[in-house]
Amino acid sequence: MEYNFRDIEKKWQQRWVLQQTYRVQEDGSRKKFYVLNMFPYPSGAGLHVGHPLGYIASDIYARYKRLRGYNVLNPMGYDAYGLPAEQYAIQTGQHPAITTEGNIARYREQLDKIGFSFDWSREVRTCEPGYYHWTQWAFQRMFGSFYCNACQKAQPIEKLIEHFEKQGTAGLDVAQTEELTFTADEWNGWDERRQSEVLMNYRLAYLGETMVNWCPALGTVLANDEVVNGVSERGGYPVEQKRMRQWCLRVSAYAQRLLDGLDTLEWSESIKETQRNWIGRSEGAEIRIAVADQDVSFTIFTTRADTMFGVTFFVLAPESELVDQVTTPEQRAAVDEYIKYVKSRTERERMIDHTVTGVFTGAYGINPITGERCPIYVAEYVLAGYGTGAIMAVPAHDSRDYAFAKHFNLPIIPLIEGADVSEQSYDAKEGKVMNSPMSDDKSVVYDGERLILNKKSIKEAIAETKRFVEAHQLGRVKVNYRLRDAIFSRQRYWGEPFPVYYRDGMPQMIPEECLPLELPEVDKFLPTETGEPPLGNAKRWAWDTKTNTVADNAMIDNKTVFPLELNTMPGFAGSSAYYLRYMDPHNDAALVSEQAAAYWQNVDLYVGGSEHATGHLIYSRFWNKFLFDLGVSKREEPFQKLINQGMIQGWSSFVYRLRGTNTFVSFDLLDEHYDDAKKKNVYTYQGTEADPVYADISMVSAGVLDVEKIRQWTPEFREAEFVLNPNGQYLVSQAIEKMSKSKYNVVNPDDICEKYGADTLRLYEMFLGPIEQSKPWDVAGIDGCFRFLKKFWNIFWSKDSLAVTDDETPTAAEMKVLHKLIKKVTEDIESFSYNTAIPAFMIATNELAQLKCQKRAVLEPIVVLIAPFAPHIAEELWEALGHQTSVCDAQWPEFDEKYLVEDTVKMMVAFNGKTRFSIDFPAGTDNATVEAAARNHELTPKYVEDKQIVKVIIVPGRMINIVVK
RNA sequence: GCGCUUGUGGUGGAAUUGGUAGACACGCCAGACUUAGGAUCUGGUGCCGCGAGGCGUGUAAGUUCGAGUCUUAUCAGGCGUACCA
Repeated sequence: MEYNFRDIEKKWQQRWVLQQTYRVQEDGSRKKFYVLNMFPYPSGAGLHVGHPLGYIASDIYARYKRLRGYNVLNPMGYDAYGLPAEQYAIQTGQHPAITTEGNIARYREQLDKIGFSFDWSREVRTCEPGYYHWTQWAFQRMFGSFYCNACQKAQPIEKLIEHFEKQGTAGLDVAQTEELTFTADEWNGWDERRQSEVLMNYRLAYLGETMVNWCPALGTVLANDEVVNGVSERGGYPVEQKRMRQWCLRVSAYAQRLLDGLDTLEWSESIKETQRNWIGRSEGAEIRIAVADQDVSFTIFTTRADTMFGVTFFVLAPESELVDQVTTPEQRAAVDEYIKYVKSRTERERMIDHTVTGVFTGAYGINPITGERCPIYVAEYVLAGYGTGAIMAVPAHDSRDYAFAKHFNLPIIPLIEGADVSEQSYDAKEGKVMNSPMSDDKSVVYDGERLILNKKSIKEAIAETKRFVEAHQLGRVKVNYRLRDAIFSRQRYWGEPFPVYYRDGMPQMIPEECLPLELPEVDKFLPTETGEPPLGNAKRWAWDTKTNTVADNAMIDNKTVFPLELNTMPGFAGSSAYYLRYMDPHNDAALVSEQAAAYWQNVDLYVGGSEHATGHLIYSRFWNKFLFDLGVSKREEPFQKLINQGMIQGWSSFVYRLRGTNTFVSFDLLDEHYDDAKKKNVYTYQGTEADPVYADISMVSAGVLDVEKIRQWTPEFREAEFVLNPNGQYLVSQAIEKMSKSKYNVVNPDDICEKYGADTLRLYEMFLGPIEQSKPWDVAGIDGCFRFLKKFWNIFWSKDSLAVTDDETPTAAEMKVLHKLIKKVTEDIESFSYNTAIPAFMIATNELAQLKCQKRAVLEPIVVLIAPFAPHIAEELWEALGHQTSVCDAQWPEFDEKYLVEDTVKMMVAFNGKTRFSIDFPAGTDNATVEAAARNHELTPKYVEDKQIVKVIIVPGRMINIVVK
């Protein structure tokens, strides 16, 4: 019988749906295993062959765990809110919900063809009210919480209010935007508005006046991880800094827990390291600096407290409020001009161009250790968002300060013995401190003590300075994190609406029982004429506090009917807790029931791209920790093990058009030279420059363009002239790039399924190489996988009937093939080395074909072994073998060592490490026997007979090394 | 700059605690069959050499009887990050 993959795959895909094969329920009698893929954003381009890579890998593991007796949760859903659908809506007027719906349908159709074991009854979509109900709910709970540093946990805001009522800010140790100080009497005297403003300083979800990444082209703000190289991640538009009132999440409160948690996770070292860098913990000191002749002081942050004696100036960030306060009248004009210049620069310009700029404020700061007056500058190299936005500059030991000092001709005082700072600064944290005066008048005495650092190592000097500073109240030891609070507002339509209305300009939460607050209809998806976000176009977007329902905007009276929030939540909101929702997706009383959460706990295996390292994977860890503090999530960390599948890249093809013409020239006829100015290769043909143009890969085969096909493709090619090479061919140039619709290098999995079947596609994607590695898609090897499946199929059949015999006892050789395979496949699945498991199947199949083995006791377990990889063919064979139930409910075969034991052991004999020949020993021969044989020259060829044997090294089953003199 | 990571045939990639480097697949070569096809099957295929043999895991050194694997230095690529004080 022939391997008819089309019929087989169709049949089983239908049957799985009909019999709900992959539906799972909590089952206390079985151990759970939770496998999760990062859910996709359903884009208009559909799936390409790169998407399923991770899905296949996790599906294999899920199926394997199921065969091992686990109750496996393997859900799938859609991250349905996002910019592309909204951009499309702006262009075409089509509602993003409709676009999204269509894209999801296409994704689903493509996914179904590949034969995944997803439990679709648990599907979630972030854009559905039943889902975002819980996104809104979590936001409200964050609004109603603050972070207690002492107990390292989120607490209800009511506790904080109670604290304020009793003792104001005394004894407070909480996460906060800025450190406020007030008494209980002051608090109790404030009106409700003032109190709620103050509480914003502490809430985990708060309205904050912050510098944001504003992207004018997209008309919205972006989070730090959504800005790449100073331009927006989506679309590549310029981004500028702007001060705006935005919803923020106090992610920074969890910085230490986010850092500590990494140590408990089975993630790749590189992702953990990326997150550690992103969190950016640094221990240092904050030191108060008084401004000379003014009643003002400011605080600087430094990790190099030991360099206090090398301070020659101070620098403030241009955005700092202090600039205005300290600037002297004489310098006012110059400072104002500088601030104006800084504001004119985009984020991108500031990142690329590191030329030294800055201006003197006219003021002087007093170094509390030396008592010296040092000038205070403003410069853009100091960032407002980190530390205190002010630094002490030590040009001798910081390269940025050094460049600044050279430019403005400021003094440079070396502090480390042997450091040469004539050409560049000495930044290393190694060496002994000098230039700290022992007793002269260059240092200030506090309570009879001077700071003395001479001869101390840098490490000791830092510790000593910290002690000194704290003991004499000049500042304090401080841990800083680079991690900033997440900006949570987006000026977009297609996102979760905030369940918030405004009374007297202060936000109020709509009652929890009224959630979800559904996204309103608008007639335009663009911002309003007054510059409000798209929700400003909604006619029915007000909150009636009497009826607790949405009301028409016309009814707003600011007494009982109030305007609702016009911003929506960012993309990461919906994806932050979706793994919890899968546990209990239809619950409308809670995000997840106590019982479901207690059973499923957290994700055991999470598979997705490493590009989410500083976005989703931080946000959802934060979100989960918050829910853990509430008791909703049962684990501190959401994703125990993480596998990052590599990207499958595409081969892009280029044809070359002579500039200003419609003539395309074969690549091999072009002259190539490197253009230093443009930093890339330039191609010319008879002196005319030729520009690369993408050509769809379907028109190219082995580097040769199908000219007739490309003429059919788009109008611009129809009339084009093609200059062919002497062989009459048009050659293209090729490059490996990320697979993308715009690069015309997308390979669609449907085409592969159509030609070879899903099982071949699954096998091939795993065979391509290690999962975590990026690699270009190349169909060249796919025939090998297809041939293998055909051979595998054929060992079960002779002519048109099943040839498997039931009663024959397998031979030792046959059992050996089987158990070798069980061992290899089991180990490889456990270690995610699928690319080496597949060759094991190929070898076993060839061996069985050679042995002409058609015995049930051998073949049946092999069907189970291959089921995770190629489920359709496994089901078909399983049924042919007479089973009524799905192969999914079979048992994973157990490996038994005894079948691998050999009668004889082949050992290599080497002299001085050089291999000479192999020799067979009876199995179980001990080392002493072998050694004795070697010493008696029983296994020694003539040419070493006269030499003295120094040593005999025996590696059982492998090697006898005879060391001779 | 810093952090992480990877270097093995024509190609993708194997190689257990250090123990016959190159499994398996693609490609290529030869052959078989053939209704001449992009089907199927068999054999060969790291490099140099007619051969015996020699050389081979980015480069250089080290440890070892023995190194792709361990140590040190160095070079090259990939990813991340970027004025974080």
